[in-house]
This record gives sequence, structure tokens and C-alpha cells, in this order.
Amino acid sequence: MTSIPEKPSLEGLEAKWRARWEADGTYRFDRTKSRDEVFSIDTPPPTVSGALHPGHVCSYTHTDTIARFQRMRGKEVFYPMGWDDNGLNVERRVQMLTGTLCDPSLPYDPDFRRPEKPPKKPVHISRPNFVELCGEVVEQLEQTYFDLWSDIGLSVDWSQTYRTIGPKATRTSQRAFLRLLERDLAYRSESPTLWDVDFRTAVAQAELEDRELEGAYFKLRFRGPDGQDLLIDTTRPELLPACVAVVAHPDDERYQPLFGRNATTPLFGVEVPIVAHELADPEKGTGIAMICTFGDTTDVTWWRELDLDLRAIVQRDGRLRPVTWGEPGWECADPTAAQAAYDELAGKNAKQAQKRIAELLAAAGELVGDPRPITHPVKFWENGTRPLEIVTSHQWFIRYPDKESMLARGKELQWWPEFMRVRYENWVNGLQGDWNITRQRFFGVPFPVWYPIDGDGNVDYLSPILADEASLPVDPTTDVPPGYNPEQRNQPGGFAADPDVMDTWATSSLTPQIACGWGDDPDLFARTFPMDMRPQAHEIIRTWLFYTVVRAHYEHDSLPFRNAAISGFVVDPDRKKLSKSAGNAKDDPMSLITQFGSDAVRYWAANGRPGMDVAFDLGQMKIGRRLAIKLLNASKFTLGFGAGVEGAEGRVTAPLDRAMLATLAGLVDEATAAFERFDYARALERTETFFWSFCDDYLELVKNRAYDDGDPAGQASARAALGLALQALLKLFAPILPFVTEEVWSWWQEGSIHRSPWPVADDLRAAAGEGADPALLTVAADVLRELRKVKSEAKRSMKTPVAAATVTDTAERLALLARVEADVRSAGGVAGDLATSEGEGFAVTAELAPPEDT
RNA sequence: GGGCCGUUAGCUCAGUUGGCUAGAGCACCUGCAUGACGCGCAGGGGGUCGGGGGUUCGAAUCCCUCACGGCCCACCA
Repeated sequence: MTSIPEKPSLEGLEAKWRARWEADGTYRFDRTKSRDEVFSIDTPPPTVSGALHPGHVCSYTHTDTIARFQRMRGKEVFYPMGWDDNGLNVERRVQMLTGTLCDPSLPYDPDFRRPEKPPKKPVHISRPNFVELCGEVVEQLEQTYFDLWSDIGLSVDWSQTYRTIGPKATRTSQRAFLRLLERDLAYRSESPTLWDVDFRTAVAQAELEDRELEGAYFKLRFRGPDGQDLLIDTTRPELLPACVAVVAHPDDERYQPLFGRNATTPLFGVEVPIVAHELADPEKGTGIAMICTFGDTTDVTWWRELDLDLRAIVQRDGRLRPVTWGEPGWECADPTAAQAAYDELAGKNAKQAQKRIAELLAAAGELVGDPRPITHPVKFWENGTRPLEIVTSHQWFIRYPDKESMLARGKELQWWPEFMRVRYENWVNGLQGDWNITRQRFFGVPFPVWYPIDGDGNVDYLSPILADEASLPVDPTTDVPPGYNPEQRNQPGGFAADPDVMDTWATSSLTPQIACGWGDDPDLFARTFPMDMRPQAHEIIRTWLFYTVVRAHYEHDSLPFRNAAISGFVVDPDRKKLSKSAGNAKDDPMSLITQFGSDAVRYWAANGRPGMDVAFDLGQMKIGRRLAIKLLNASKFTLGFGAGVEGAEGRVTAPLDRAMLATLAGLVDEATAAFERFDYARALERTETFFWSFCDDYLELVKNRAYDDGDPAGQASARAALGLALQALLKLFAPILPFVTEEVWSWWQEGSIHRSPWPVADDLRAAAGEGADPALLTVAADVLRELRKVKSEAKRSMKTPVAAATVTDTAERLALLARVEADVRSAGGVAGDLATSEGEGFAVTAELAPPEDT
């Protein structure tokens, strides 16, 4: 408890209270509480690769308001923080920042030091060195995030942190992986996979995006079974050597006679079957398409469903691999001619090969007409720069549960707002294939497996040697599998490490398990899992949310959390999402905090409705700042009366005071219900509205009485009511404006407001007493407003005495007015008569005292 | 192509099951030294509720339809 400052101010509150809360452990999780007393939050681990912008502040503030509300309601809040330092984004950033390139074939160099400045030509370093470097860079970035989160007032328990690539997360991910493997819910297979040729890694369905690209239709002349022309349009003529069939729609009469027979490819003279499939679109091109292994995902579908040959030609670097024509699998009419043509293409990338094969086809007279330019959507990795190719490789997959059970989980989960469930259902209904969790990268969670090498030095990739669960976490590139010794690494008869790492989502889909200590800390796990709340953005429903549901469904046969609170984006005035890459996120959150104060920035954030996009708006922050300052001043004023709370019951006797408390009780009900529904915005809006009228009307109406020693009962009533109201109001604001409310609280209370109990509406009703009528306050404020209007329109001071006034209103309202007349007269400065007249409409006429001559 | 969300004052947004003359704040205009706050206080002007139909005694609210903006999904030869 301190005293009320002479000139209250917002300056320095962040640093002051941030330090205090940390020293006092205000937000530390008390792990003696049982599951039903706990409210646990599955915080989104921010990717530490990017710079922070106001968008981050917004959604994390939303979650924090809920955390603070639940804490005050009496729940013990489990509010951890993770750092997402896994994944390609971080790796890419480290490459750029340090000027290095990971080369797994190099041995670890214990003396390697990060260059001062990134060299122009990247330095090649070993995987362990690269991983070390990632750790260093990430640590610096985490500090920046920690500072911002602390200044913005997140009530996170900072002793509960994890990294998505730290030992805890690695152990959890590896354990979960091994258990899925054991139940045959994860498997390894060689199959066509979407592949980024620049980053040389597989990409999952969830990370795809379409981009419109310039392309062209090439009309190729195939030969039909009877030697007739069979014209086929394609945008990828360079894949002609990989053609394994041509396909048309089963109902397409033009091609029906040909089904089951063979066509011959131009240039290479390969005989391919003519097949039928519903996915072939008679409207597209000539209605018959070539199937290549593989040009796009439709090719993969056709190849699987029609059981076609495999003639893959695109390598992992995106270039066409060498092929010997005439050998098994590459039979053709004239191997020499085919070889001659193909040798022109081998080693080229897709673009170069396309150009060359177009020339070859034209020269051979097999290209009909000129290519027709089109724009068409092409699949990219969302972070990539070149179109994805499809290559065949060994990958780890997790089977998806059947759609029905996933949809049932979606129904079981509470969505806020409700309509977000549809996005989940859309995604589940559109699922294809299984979940590829393999990434051919270095900085990530490694698979805890090795492969045996036979006496001839061949690696058996389909018979993995599994790590012991007790030995986790393991890195197969440095650890040795059970039963082997280190000298046997990469030797005939020895073992080889799995070279890949898990996809980011394979780890972050386990954030509840990681944060709650699954397998490591069963006691904590029992008190926190399944979690209560998952806050996240809608764009990653298909990834983070969906995958997390899959993992908990498998591992615990439950939801990972009961509530999903989905936030929108922060958008600029043009409704574009705020992002660093779009260049519209120039405002640094720290400078906003300096300029307006944390509470003001939080106020702006909390104005964004759950699930709705939030406009970035400095004006709202200004208003938030004003609100915070008003809270300081109004509190100072109120407390200046010695507005106590102790023994307030029974002392609130004046009708106006009882009316105010009854109104306030209604507000508490409404704000509480809103917070329960994760609707911090409505709670704020209602509280704010009440607060301003509390200041402008109620405070004005009672201040004279509160000062008046001649009316001890009235004075005591006003002071008691003011004290109760102030306390409740501060608490209602506390989740949104934690700094200013804590500051005011400290003026006359012990302990933190953030650990104090949430206001109870019935307590306020009890203090207001039986039959307290909120309408009294409304009537009094209405009349006061009219008296002010008269003064304002006469351009006179609000202090101007009113010589006489007449209120016209219904009998009912006039009766109410009579009960609060003294307060109205006092606040309005009505010196003379306050007459009443029963009538239809509400009106007030007033005669002002003449101006004093000076 | 399918779906979801939105469109209310110049700006940011409220408006619960249809029901007083559609609200708030900002901005703008006019005033005011008032026992806390001039980063304040009092007052004022400003809206065919995206367009068009319909249901109803009555529609910002319910139904149909169109437009625009945003997002998600889609097998894209």
C-alpha cells in the first residue's frame, strides 16, 4: 500500500509492475491445485524467426485478458510460453544472418566460430555446427520476445517455457513418434512427394499455396493405335519422356473406342495405354491428357488408381536425371533416337528442358501450331520461390484417423466464434493421402531411428532400428543404436542414421503434451491436460489445430483442449493483413508502448471482436490512453473522500447510491458472462460505457453530498457506494488494463488486484439493498443533462446557478425524480424552485441566474 | 468452382429474441476555469443502416437476390 500521488501518471508503470509481478511470482502456477481448479492455456509458440509487429501483440493480448479473468475468478491459471524455433523459417534466417550453409557430410568442427559479418560466399559447416548456430541466434531472438511480452503485460508463468526444438520437445516428439510406429499409425514408404527443389525438401499438403503463373499449352502429336494422330495439350511438354499413359473421361465418345489400346509418344516412341478416368475433363484441351510421373497431384492420383508404370525423371535438385533408353522400364521403338532426344534434356531444369523439347518437337513436326500462352494456378510451397515438383523418395507418414472421428472431434470442441468450425470441417473433408512428417533439413527434431547396412554396404531403409524410449532424446547422427558401436557407423554390416528431421507441425501438434509434461511429469500432466483453451489464428486451423486434435485423439483418445478461441488478423486501413513481408507493419510494438502505454495498446487490441479482423488504429490507442488516465484521476478523486469498503453493508442508504450499485451489479453479470464466452471485447465495451457515465453523471451527482459533513448519513452512503463501485470497476478493467488498475489498487489495497477475487454481482445487490431501482440513476442523469444543456447553450459556466426549473415528464418518472431530487438540485446548482409538470414528452426548462456584472 | 465472414456517421465500431426519434468514441463546430482529470468538462451538427425485391401492423435485425471487400477450400493436363 502506498499513498495517492499528487499528480498520477502512466509513465513508468510497465517497468514498475513488470518487475514487481516477477519478484512476487504473481503469475506463478501453483501446481498443488487439482484439475478442476486449473485453467490451462495452450499458448501458440511464436516463431522466433520474424520481427515482431502489432499483430502479435493483438492476439496475445486477447489470450491474456482471458487468463487474467479466469485467475480472478478463482482458477489457477497454467499459462506457459513456448518458442517455436523449429522449422525451415528459422533455418533460412540463420543461413542469411550468419552466411553459412549446412553440409551434413562435413565432420563437426569444435573450433568453428560464427563470422562477425556474413561472408558473401556462404561457409559450409557441419550439421552439429549449424544446429549450434541456430541455437545461438534463436536465443537472442527469444530475449526480444520476452521483453515485449513482459512489457505488454502477458501474465505468463515464465518458469514454464519450452522450445519446440529443445530437449523436452524433442523427447516428447520422438516418444509420440515411436508409439505411433508401434501401433502402425506411422509408417515409412517410398512414394511421390511434393518437393521444393530449392530447399530440397518434401512439403506437406497443409503448406501448399497456389500462385498464378504464366504458362502455355503445347499441342503434341501422339499416335493412336491405328497410326492416326492423337492430339494432346500439355503445359509440361518436358515431362513427355515420363509419360506413362494417356487418359480421357469414360463418357467421352471421342475416345471410347480407344480405351484399352495403346498410344505412342512422339519423339520417344514409347507405347502407353489409353485409359479412362472421371478426373479427365472433356472440356480441357483436346479432352485427352497425358499422365506423367509426375507433373502434378492429379498425375499421382491417376498413377495410383490406374496402377500405371513409374518413369520418374525429375531429380531432387529439379533437374532431369540421366536415363538409358531401351533398358527395362524404358522400352521404346527406337532407343537410339529416343536417347539422342533425351540427352538434349538430361541435366536441365524444368524450364530449360521445356524450351529445348519444344524445339525438338517442332523440328520433328510433332508440335502442332504455336504454344498458346495461359495463366494457371501452380502449386508452390508457401515459402518457396519455384513451383513444386513431385519426386519419389522415402518419407515417414502418419495415418490420418477416419474422417468421421475427426469430424466428431470437431463437434466436441467448443469454437469461439462458432462459425470457425466450418473451416476445420472443410479441411477434414478435403484430406488426401496421409500426413508426410519428413523434412530433408537439419535444424529440427530428428527421427529416433537408424537403418541397418548389409555386408555389401546397402542401406535397408525399410527396416529401421528404433531407439529405446528411455534413451530419448536421441540424435541418430551422433548417438549409436542399441547393439552397435560407434565404429560401425556407415560401414558395411553397420548402421546409418536417418538423415531427416520432423516437419514443424509434427512437433507443434504436441504443444499440449510438451507444455503439460506428458511422460516426463505425470503429476503436472494430470493437473493440466486436456487443456482448457487453445488460442490461435484462423489461418492455421488446417495445420496446428487439426494436427493437434489428431495427435491427442491417437495418444489420449480425447481432445487436446476444450475451447478453441480463434483470432482474426490485424489489418491495415486497406484491409490487408499486417505482415513484415507486405511492408505494412512498420510500427514497432515497443515504440507504441512507449508512446501510448501498454494499457492503451491493450485497449486497442481488446476492441477487436473475437474472430474478427482488427484494424490497426492509433486513434484507438489514444482513446485507451485517455481511459487509463481517467481511471487514475477518477480513482484519486473517489479515494480522496476516504471512500472505504469496510462495513459498507448497511451504510448505502441514499436512493441514488443504491440505484448506482444495482446498475453496477447488472454490469458485473454482463461482463462476467462475456468473459466466460471469451468475449473480452464486449466486457470492455460495457464496462467502459458504465465507467464514463459513472464519472460524468454519478460522481457529479454525489460529490457535494460526499463532501457534506452536515448530512452524515448521506455522506456515509455516498462514500461507501463510491468505494464499492471503484473496487468493482478496477477489477472489471483489470484483465484489459493490468498496469493502471494495479497502480490504483496499490494506493489503498494490499496484494495484487490480479490475484483478488472477481466482483460478485450478488454482493453488490446486497449492498444496494432490496428494491434498489436503476431507473433512479437514469432519471437523475437525464435531468442533469438537460440543465447542463441550458447552461451550455447560454454559453454559461456549468457553475451558473439555476434560478428556477420545470421538469415535464410522466408521473412515474417524476415520482422517481422526487426520490433523488436533492442530489439533482445539488449537482445542477438549482437554487430556486424545481417544479414538475406531468406530461407526455420529457422536457426541462430552466431559468439561469443573471450573469454577475464585473 | 464450393464455402465462411463482413458491408451501419468522414474514421473505428456497438446495435441480444424484429418494437420508442438508429447509438458510442474519434474527427469537426460552439462554449466552459468546475473541490479529480484542459490528455479535461458541457453541448451541437452529421447516417436513404451496400443495392434491389419480399414477409410483417412494424425490418439495420428475418427470407431471396445481386454487388463489393476479405479469408478458407478445390483434381490447376
